[in-house]
Formats: sequence, structure tokens, C-alpha cells
Amino acid sequence: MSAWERPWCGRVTRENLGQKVELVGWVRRRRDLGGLIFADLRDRTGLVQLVFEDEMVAAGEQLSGQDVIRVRGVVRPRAEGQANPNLATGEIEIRVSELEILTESETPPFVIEDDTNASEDLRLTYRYLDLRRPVMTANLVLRHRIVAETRRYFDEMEFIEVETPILTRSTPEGARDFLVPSRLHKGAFYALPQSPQLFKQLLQVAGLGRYIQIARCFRDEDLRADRQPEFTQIDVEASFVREEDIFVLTEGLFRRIFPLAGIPFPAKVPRLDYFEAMERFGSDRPDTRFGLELVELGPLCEGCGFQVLENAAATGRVKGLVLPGGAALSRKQLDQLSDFVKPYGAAGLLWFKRTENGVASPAKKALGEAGAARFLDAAGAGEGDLLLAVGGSEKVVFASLGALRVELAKEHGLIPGGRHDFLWVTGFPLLEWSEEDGRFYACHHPFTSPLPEDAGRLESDPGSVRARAYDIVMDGVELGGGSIRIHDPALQRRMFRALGIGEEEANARFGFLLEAFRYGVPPHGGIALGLDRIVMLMAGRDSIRDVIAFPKTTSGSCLLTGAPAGVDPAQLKELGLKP
RNA sequence: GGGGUCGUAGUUCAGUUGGUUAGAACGCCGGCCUGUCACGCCGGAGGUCGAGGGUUCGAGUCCCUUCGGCCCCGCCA
Repeated sequence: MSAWERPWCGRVTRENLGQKVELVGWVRRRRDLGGLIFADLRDRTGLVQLVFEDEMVAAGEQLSGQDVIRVRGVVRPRAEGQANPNLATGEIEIRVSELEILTESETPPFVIEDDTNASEDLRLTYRYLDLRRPVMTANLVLRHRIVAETRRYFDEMEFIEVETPILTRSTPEGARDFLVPSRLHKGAFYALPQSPQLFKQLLQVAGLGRYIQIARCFRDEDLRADRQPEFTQIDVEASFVREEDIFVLTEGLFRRIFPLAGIPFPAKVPRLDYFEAMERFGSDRPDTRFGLELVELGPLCEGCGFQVLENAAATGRVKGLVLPGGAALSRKQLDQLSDFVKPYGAAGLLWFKRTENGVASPAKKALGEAGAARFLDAAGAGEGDLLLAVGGSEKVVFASLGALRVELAKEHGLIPGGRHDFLWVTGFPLLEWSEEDGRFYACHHPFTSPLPEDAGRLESDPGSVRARAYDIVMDGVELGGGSIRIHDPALQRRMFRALGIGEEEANARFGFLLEAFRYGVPPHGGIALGLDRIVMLMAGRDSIRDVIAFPKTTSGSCLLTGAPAGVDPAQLKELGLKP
């Protein structure tokens, strides 16, 4: 029987009753009843029950877990009352008449089941066994379907998939580059791309019009649960487009892929201004599935009598949020919340409780009962509620309350199960001032176009200029972002000037792009979507490692291969890195 | 670069104020068992307590150093 005709284990059903079939797969579990042996045979599609009886019992006794076998047998219905409703193949079984053990397996280092309790480092060391677990296999299958649907969608939209170089040129600004030494040019280096940004813009100059790439990107920065040093973007760029076009295009894609995981995509995706997002949620990627919105407390602090608040309001911001029913929190719990907020730079967390006995707060002594009550009133806190406040620089207040908001929602189960919120965040600042370096940096990248109505202030008040940039956010996770690019060479020069990049430096770094723009550049823009994060959210996982076949640990090593590793001194010599 | 947390049998964990022979479950091995699907029952093997050093009559337990996993801040869209 040809390999392509042989049925998958998980797809043998009543339809096949009475047929003689050949099956291959891994032995999952043997149930030896003495004169009768059951075993599960599995492949990536699922499992089917094998029966060894009469003359086959002796053969069945040889099997052990994870052996790879080929069997022939007849598909027959299970005995009366013995069907397993939990299995797609639960109504049938294979009465084995021929068994061939193709390879034997040693006892695996952990149980290859969905509910394995193996630690993640063990799973990563034996990733091929981990991926054999049905949940992990399902993640890879889902990822494949998303990618396949993405390619289908963009093909229908007449986008062209183009591969861009992996060995490219280091582009400063942004993340740290991975470098690859050149053998032919000793002392010179390629860089791995942080994204195909410049190439996809050049493809617009080339007249391609609509570009898509499932692109691998590399950034040499510290890792997180949702950050790997190499990751995959759905990279998109198109000519003669405006923001609306990109929104429609992206929503159209999501409307096609999210249903693959049973997640409906809304007819309309709300838009949220960046500054409003920060004021209301303390984050530019807010999770809008729950409330706990930030409230303004600054004006109340002026002359309130509590020195700490007066100072904070005078030099920065004071904001808070109300946890309904939070007055029941213990002193210990409040201390823990205070500790939670400290890594974000908050000096402390000030709390106000409204109880049936009045107001309780460490600030009550300084503010008085009525003064403290005014804070609760302003925040809209009712009886039994808790107001948590942070004062300090705007950055610290937003960062700490934004994180606290999410933490409280998780801790108190305020996130509705099964709900998913999508939104566009727009109106980002174009530039961000760096105190350390005493210069502006591009929030997105140096080719992002300013809003036309703000562009006039590029020289007079650069910090106030907003960008034609946008992010798409799902459940508090940034799925991707993009912008309409600068296509006017004069505007690009002004942008470089605002960034403190001189003519000479700009030519040295991005000369090829500027040169290209001299020969007829169409207005263009695009977006890059984080495929790993999209798959992670669709699969309902907390880490992108679960949707990447061979991920790195948080220290950037691969426990399976041992990368990164030392190399032969001869290799270094060849590269001119060692004498 | 910084903070937190974990590391004991193949695996996941327990291990008291420092005290004799480091336990449990699952897995594995052997035996019995003809309708199991987390099969069941009986028996057995299996340990550099992450590594190195120190304190102590005595260290899985206390101290120092170090390695590794995970989470977070910084960093990174």
C-alpha cells in the first residue's frame, strides 16, 4: 500500500468498517489483559485502538511505549457497550493480523501526554518528544493553517511574496543587531535583519505595488515569554495606500484567520488615540476586556495637606484606579501590591478604603477624614471599594498603574472568559526625547511619516508631532504595527535633521534608500504582524515558545542543540577574528 | 545589567528545630489476568539531593561561590 493511500490513525472511522487496512504510527499505551491485549496506535492526527487476540497475543506482548510499528488488520466495530465517546475513532478498533516493529523506543524521559508534568527545560531538551504531545502538535498544525490562509488571502488580494536578504547590512536605531563576520571582507560584518523594513520600501520603488513576506526577523535583545531572538512577522507593504487601506487589509486578514481557532473577529474594530489610551489605561496596548480605568487625582492633590501628594502633583502626575470590593483586601495584600508596583519606579502605592465605618487610609492623618473622602469621591469609589494611587513622573505613573490594572484583573478574575478585544491604537508621537543621549529618537522608525497637520512643528516643537503610525492590539498584546512612510525626500531630510542625523551620516547609513527615492517613489505604507504572538493568542497559550517548534530559553540558548557553542579556532582564523 | 523564584529517583514532588537506613505518586522491570481505554492485582529495581567550597561531631536542610530553567524591570515594537 502506498504511503499516500494509507489512512491516518486518527481518521479511521465507521466508514472503514470491514476493510483491511495498513496503519503506521507510535505505540502509545498497552493494556495487557492476559489473553487479550489492547494498544493505542497514534500519529499526528490522533489514535486508534489495536486489538491483539488469539494467535496475535504473543506478538502484542512485545510492544512497549513509543515503538514505531506497522500493522495490518481489519476494521471492526467495538464490542457491545465498549465504544469510547471521547475518541474520534472510538466506535471501531483494528483486529491486528500482522505486526512489524519498525523501531523500538527506549523509555522516554517524560510522559508523552497532553497533561505531562515535565518541566519546560526537559521538554526543550527533548523537543521532538514534546512536539509528539497532541497539544503541541495541534499548535504547529494551527500555525501552519494560519500561514497557509495568510498566503491565500494575500494572493487573492494580489500581493506578491518576495524573499529579502537574511545577510544584510546593520542599520543602527532600534534593536541590537546579530552580526555575521564576512570571510571575504575581513573585519566587515553582515547583520541579520531586525525586519525587512528597507527592502520592502525598495520593493515599492521597484513598482511591485503590493508586497507580503512571512519573514524571519532577528533582534539581539533580552528574552521574555512573548519575545524570542528570532521570530516571524507577516510583513506587508503597499503603494498608494493610506491608513484606512491598511486597516481594511489587516482586518480582512484577521477575519479569515481567527475563525481557524473558533475566535470570531468583530465587524468593526475600535480606534483609540494613543494619548487617550495612556490616560485611561496607562498603556499603549490596553486590555479593554475589563474596566479598572485610571482616574485623575492631580488637581485634588494641590494644597491637600499631604506633602507627598502635593509634591508629586506639582512635579509630575497623580493617578489611581478603583478596585470594586477591594476594601476587603488585607494589609498584607496591599503590601504585596505596593511591592508589585515598585519595579516600575513607583515610590509606593497609596490606598484609600471606603468602609461602613468611614474612610481608611495611611494618608488620612494628613488629609483628614473629609480630605481622604474627596479622593474616593473623585475616583467614584463606593462603599466596600478600594482606591489605589501612584504619584510620580508621568512615565512611572502610567507604567505602574497600567501594569497594576492588568495584575488586579487577573488576580480577581475580572477578565471575561472567551472574550477577545481588538483595537487600533493611532496617533502615536513621532519622536521620543532621550534624556541620556540628549536627542530625539523615532518612536516607530525614521521613515515614518508625520501627520500632515503636525509636520510644520518638526523644527519648532518636534516632541508634539504625531506620526501616521498605528498598532493593532488584542487583549492587551500588541499584535503588530506599521505606518505610512515618508516618500518626500525633503521631508525625509527634515526628519533626519530632527533626529540629529546629519546629511553625511544619513547618506552613509541609508544612502541607498535616499538614492532610490530620487527615481520615482510612490506613496506607500504597511504593517508588520507578529505571527508567533497571533498563533499564541489563537492557541490560548501564555508563551510564544509553545507555538515555535524549536525555541530558545530565556538566556537565548537552545537546549536541544546546545547553541550557541564555541567553534573551531580554524574557523575564527578563516574569518579573521583570531590571528 | 538588576530583582524574584525553582533545582532531591526516569518524571513530578514531600523531606520537621541540622541527627540513624532520604519517602510518595506516576513511569520502568518481573508475575497473574479475555473487553481495556489513567485497565486491575502482587512483587521488584532505581538517588553524585544541580556543581564547587565552607561552618559543624554530623548538612538534602545553615553560609559563600557558581551553573541552569522560569517570571519580571531595564532593553526590545
